[in-house]
Amino acid sequence: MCLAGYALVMAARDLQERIKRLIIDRRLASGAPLPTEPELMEHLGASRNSVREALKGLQAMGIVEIRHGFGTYVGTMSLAPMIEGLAFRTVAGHYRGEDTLLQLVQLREAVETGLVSRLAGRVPEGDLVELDALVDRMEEQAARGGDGIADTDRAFHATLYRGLDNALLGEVMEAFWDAFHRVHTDLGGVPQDPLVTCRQHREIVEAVRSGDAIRAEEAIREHFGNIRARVSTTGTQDPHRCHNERV
Amino acid sequence: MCLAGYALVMAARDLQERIKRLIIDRRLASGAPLPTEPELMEHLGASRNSVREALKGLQAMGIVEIRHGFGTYVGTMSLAPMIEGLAFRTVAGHYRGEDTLLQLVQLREAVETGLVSRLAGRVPEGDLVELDALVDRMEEQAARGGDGIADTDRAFHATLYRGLDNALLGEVMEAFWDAFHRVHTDLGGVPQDPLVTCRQHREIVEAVRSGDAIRAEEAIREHFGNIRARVSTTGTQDPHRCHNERV
DNA sequence: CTAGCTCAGTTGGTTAGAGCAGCTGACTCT
DNA sequence: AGAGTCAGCTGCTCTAACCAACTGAGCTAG
Repeated sequence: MCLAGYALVMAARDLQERIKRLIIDRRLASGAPLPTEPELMEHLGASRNSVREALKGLQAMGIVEIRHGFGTYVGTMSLAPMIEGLAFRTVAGHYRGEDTLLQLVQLREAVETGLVSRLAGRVPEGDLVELDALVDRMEEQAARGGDGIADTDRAFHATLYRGLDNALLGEVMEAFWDAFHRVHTDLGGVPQDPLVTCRQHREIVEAVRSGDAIRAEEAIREHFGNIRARVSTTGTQDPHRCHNERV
Repeated sequence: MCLAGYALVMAARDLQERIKRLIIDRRLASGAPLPTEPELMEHLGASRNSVREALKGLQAMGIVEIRHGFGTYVGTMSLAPMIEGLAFRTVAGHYRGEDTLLQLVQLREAVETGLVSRLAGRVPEGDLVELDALVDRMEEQAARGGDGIADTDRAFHATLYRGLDNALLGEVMEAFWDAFHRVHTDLGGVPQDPLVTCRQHREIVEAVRSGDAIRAEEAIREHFGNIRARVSTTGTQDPHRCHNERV
């Protein structure tokens, strides 16, 4: 076996590349089925094992999606793997005494302040209404017991940047939010006061609605100042306390 | 085998998590050696094959680094995998007729304009001198034949944002640059006029040096306007032309 | 004595074949 | 006609063997 003529040496590293090329060349869109493992074995001239290892790598990058007993498909290519990597990197660094969580917040702050100033006065009315509704909902959730606050928070930031009409940008924003949220909860961080968050979200909406770029930027900055303060009070805790879910 | 007591069912998905936890719990820093494959087999109660597939996934996320005949080590956790994923996603989308490359440029533009305004007047003199030198070097390279221009360009953007003293932020900036550059060259994009780039880089340095945030933002925007124009003229070419390197 | 080589032992890379597990669809029995 | 069953895909896991890259101890030649 493995007599593909030119690939007698080196295999795994290139297998991934060849599978990627296969996707490109065949113009396969997300969700399209990939050849089965036996087919890939023959097509690539490699053993089952090598093919599977290559697929595992591609799966980790979100390029491929594997469903047991069903088949292998072109992945959604979402930024989920990036979130995973970013979150792990942050957690690992945190336990080694680095201020990685703060850096992550600063990253979000830098990007969002940069975007919101361009957004001021250019958010469609529909989105503004939706943002209002999201703040309302968070106030309700705060009054009840706090369930679902995180989702509402996430939705707020996602909706805010929808007007940029750049899918990639929106996804990157969401990815950063997800990474931060996962790390913050895994590390048992101090939850924020929902009412403060609501007030700051409200101010962001008003600032954007008014079209005042400076005010909008200031609103975002204050919001993140609040988040930053919480992060700074998060001490290094014992890693075994973070067993709530994954790393 | 596989009689770890509780893990008779389900294996692979958790193997990665367990290896990650091992890194966290042992406070392993980048470059620290991981247990060898046989050791991991015993520790995790899984076969060599499963262990290797898990490691392949972690390697794809940059969490682990595997060196043939040497050992397995904690990875640098750089954003290289993100670049990989982003680049592939952009290329794949491009060939399916989507404007993914333009989106990528817009992403860079949005982030950099947001950052540069905060940077104005706060870049250390040493960095400014270095930036001047980088523009000088690019002018030389342009006069000679163009070799190494891309590296100088990359170094310019990297140096510019070094003053933010946030390693993560710098890496994200570089990652976006890398992804764009790889896609642009793979797609056989129109190379920019180096002299225009030099002039625009010069203007960015001067704007930042003067401390004028508005001017700095304008300079960045003009620079990216130039890049955007080039990208828009990049037609969809045949995928077989992009064999210069990887996908 | 040192420079260089060789060789055994380590580590990861690859292959092979067998059996397990999840899903689908057609076939059969009621 | 409907529900259960079974054969057939699919990917998942294990075992066992051998290949390839690297290290370091020991030997040999200069």
